[in-house]
Amino acid sequence: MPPGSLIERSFLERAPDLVAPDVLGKLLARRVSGTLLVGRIVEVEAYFGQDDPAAHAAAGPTARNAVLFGPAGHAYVYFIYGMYSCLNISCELEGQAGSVLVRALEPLAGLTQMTNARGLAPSAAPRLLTSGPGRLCQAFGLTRATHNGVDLLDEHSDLQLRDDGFVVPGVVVTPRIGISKAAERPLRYSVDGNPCVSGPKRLARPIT
DNA sequence: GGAATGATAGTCT
DNA sequence: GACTATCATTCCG
Repeated sequence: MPPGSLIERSFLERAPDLVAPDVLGKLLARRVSGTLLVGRIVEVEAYFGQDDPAAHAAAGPTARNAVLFGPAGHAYVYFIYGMYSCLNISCELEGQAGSVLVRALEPLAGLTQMTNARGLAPSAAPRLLTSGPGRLCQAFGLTRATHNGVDLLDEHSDLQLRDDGFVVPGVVVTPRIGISKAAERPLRYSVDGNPCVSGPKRLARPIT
């Protein structure tokens, strides 16, 4: 049984820039073959629908981004750069696009399983397991084929968003990472001082 | 320590 | 045919 309780759907039926800071400190939990994987969300980015040229939903609904236009609380998983997957949590009411990209987790349970999934040595530092959107998907075994469209707020889902009452010490807001359009908008939210947040060096990387 | 670069494939124009 | 909401490695200072 995963820790905490499932999050209310109404919590996510809001604008992504309001959901993003509130989802910091919440838990992502996955049951896989008897093993429980749990990580605390420590870094996210908000993406809107229209009016956000950096969002996948900016050009309207397509086969790939359909989940973003669906009801809140579902997983939008997409394949990127030929090697990695990224996980979003859909926000807003059905028909309205919007999501929160989960960029980093603090691993809490199932570290051995995550280490194996990442192909790392047993001695690897825990922060290497889930500090980055591609990394955390690899650690949790998330792919578009297996998890796109999964309801994160269903007790029967194998991937869930939960709340154990933890309150983050502080939130830092910075520009989003890895995008070329609207890169200046401060929509990246992270837990102040958490070592699992992807490093400040990447934040300073020039956008060309 | 920091910056540049290659790997690699799905999706849309 | 171009473009990614990335990561690990390689180079340079």
